[in-house]
Amino acid sequence: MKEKYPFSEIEERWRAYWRDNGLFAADTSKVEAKFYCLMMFPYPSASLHVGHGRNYIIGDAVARYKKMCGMNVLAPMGWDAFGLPAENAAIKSGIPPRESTLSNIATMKRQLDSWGVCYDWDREVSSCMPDYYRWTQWIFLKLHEKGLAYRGKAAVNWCPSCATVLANEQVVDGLCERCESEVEQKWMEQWFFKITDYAQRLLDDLEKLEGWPDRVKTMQRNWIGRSEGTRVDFKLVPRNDAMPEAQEIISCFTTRVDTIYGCTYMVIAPECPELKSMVSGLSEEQGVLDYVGRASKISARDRTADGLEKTGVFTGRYVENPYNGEHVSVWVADYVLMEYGSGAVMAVPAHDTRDWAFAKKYGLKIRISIQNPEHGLDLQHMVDAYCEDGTVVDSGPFSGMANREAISAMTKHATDHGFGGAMVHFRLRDWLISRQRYWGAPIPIIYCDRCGTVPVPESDLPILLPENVVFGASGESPLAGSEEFIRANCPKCGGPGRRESDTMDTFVDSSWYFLRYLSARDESKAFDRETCDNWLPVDQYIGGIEHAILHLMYARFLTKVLCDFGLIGFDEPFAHLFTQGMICKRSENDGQLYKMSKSKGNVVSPDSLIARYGADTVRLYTLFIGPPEKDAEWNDQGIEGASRFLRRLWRRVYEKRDILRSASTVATDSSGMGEDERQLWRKTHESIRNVTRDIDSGFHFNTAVSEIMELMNAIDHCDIDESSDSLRKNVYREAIETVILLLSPFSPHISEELWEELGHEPSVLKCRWPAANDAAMERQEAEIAVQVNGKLRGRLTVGIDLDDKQLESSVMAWEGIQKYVKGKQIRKVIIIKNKLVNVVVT
RNA sequence: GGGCGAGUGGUGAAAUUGGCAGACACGCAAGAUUUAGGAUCUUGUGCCGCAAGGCUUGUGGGUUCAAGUCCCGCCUCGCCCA
Repeated sequence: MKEKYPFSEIEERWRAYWRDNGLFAADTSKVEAKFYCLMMFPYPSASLHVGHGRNYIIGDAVARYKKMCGMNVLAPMGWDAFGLPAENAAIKSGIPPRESTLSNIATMKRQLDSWGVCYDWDREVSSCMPDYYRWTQWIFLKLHEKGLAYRGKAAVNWCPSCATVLANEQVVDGLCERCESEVEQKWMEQWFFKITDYAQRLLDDLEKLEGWPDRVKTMQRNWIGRSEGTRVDFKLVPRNDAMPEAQEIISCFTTRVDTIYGCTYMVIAPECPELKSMVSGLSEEQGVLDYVGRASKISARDRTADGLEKTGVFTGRYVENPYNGEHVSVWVADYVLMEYGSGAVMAVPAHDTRDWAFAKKYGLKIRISIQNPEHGLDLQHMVDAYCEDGTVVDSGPFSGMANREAISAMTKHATDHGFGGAMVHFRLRDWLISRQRYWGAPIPIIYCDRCGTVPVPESDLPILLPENVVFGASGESPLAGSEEFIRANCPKCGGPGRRESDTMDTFVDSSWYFLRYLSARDESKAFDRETCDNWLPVDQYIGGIEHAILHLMYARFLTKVLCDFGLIGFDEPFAHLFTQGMICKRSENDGQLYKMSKSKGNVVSPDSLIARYGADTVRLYTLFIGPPEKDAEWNDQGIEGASRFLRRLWRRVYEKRDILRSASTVATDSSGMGEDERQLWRKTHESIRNVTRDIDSGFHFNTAVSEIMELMNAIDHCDIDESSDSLRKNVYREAIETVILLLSPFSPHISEELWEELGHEPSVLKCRWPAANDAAMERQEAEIAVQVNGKLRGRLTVGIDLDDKQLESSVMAWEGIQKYVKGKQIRKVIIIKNKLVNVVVT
């Protein structure tokens, strides 16, 4: 054994040992005590930083802990390997995405290995490999077959810089999630998955997910955005020129139908497809078209921003309010978005803030239809819309009702008269999966002039990405420009056809990878139903909070779809979810705290830290840095503490190796122990209890690590040498071994090494997680806090479990309290057994 | 604007959920040892005060024998939704 902690030597050795002995190979044919421990698979960007590491280190600690608890653990890893950055790099540098991706994967795999993070690599999957995306395409075909994949025209988010369409989820504050360019609105034909069919179930089943953080469930609930309201059909008043037209009705969704008698105009979104025909030939036509052109250039963010002044123009058309027969003007305005509802809203300026602002600006009529029951509203004195509850007024037969009652009465009225009715509206839109990009799974569709849109037969999968393509800066997808790829025969008629050149959103790839791990090498099917049914849902899913909505909702959706198809027997993929916080670091430039990212230039690479301190130290510090669900600030100095701790542990074992080896392991009872030994023995078992509780009750690794440090401090307070009696040596040895075992999920290499040094067979992974001994934790005494009027006035050591009377008399007899109670009247004595006595005096 | 979460020493943070605030670390200071220290060990370290003592969990109220923890108001930050 070396005197100085030779971390790089031992770390290499134990990594080889785990690999060679297949300690992380899972046997999925056995179901008993199964534990599927899944970490979100990463996008293979150039290299990992310590922020990424947190995810894998937490997952690895969980996997190792569960193994020691006797579970049959499956911990696989793979690569979310399709995506824009690789393609952007290809445009810049000419390196094909496949090449750069594979080389990045090799780098990251080496980094994971150097962290000592272990996976069952025989199950590795890469979403960019044909043996994987073949099945992504197969899943597309399944959805297509059942009508859940469809092609439709839609106002879409277009990122001019990425030259592609984005899903709503990829637009953050009106900016492209990836490149932060302003997103424009465009009208295009795209492929969609019909996730809206599952909106209600995605919402309802959140209830089932007891192992998920409430925060994430709330976010999903908001995103799905269910609201109950009323559909009202407004008849379009026929135009004066009596031109025939297709459009006769404009439907609105409203949650406040009770205000409809206050409706003084209607607003439709600039993207509304019927708008053009509605205004054609009218004197207002040019003005409307000009306005639409201008509005489309304003980003969605600005259009919905609170501060920005709303604009709009009159269309020249009117609709009839079916409740009172009134004709109100139709406006087109930018504050209504096509994506929300039907793209048309009834405007009630008196009772809606945005309508109020718009009506004030354009001098439109405002009419009160809900009265504030406390102090009457009148238009002269109103400074803003009144959005609260109240009494319905000036509303025909509904006048006088409480507005909440009026909602149901008025909705019933619409149903009875056939111009609307109760309606549930979801904010969630269908999932736009088309990407005009090369580096993704090609959508397996062929367009034939004769047969139309024809799915590629399953037997023709995979549709391979061509390798000899040109990556230009033009923005056009290399696939669209590849004759070799585009040209295809129609699978139905054999005639000439064109392949779909769009690829799928990478969120499709990541929506089912957890199924593939169970049979990663199976060439005959996407996944094996029986194994999946046995092993899923995932027992513990670990990943970043940034995926709270997108990835997790898509994966839930696809799981439900596959379940409905009868392909799997469960409809939620992840039983327990843990979302760890991000690692941040202060920027050198402005001193602000940012999430670690290359673009902010504040990344810390694990490589140099591991070279300098060893992986065990980096792991220990990463876990110690703070509560894992919270964001944490990386501090290069902080790692010293972890480093010192491991060196100290090493040194203790080194110094005492001969004594330790000759000691026997377990102390069984406290008879014959001196005070020092008794305390260390107790601390040993309290540490076992506390560390176990910390891990089980929500992965509190930070406090688990500090508990182990406390145990180490206690060990140093009960030092031994050759002359110590054997009981003391035994207690000491048990304490040291406990440190090693408790530490092993966190800092596994040093634990393995020291465990072996103490004469045990490797590996610690095969040891049972230690159990706390109640006898060791028994106490004979309790230290009581003594308070007078709630102020701490001293501490008193008394026998354990004294009853209230005994405790009170011990405290009152204690001289330390005399000066506070002398001459005062004792009103009350509060006694908390074994903890505290509070004497209340006046 | 609405919803959720957070705010504790110079720093990262603990606090068995109403019962001794600041565990465990970092940093700093003094000392020991060393040719040397980015090694190791010891001691100290919330603030004010020479001291006795007093004060202290963003802020102001409240409930309670007792509040970081519960209730009400305000300020700041983060996330989600408008």
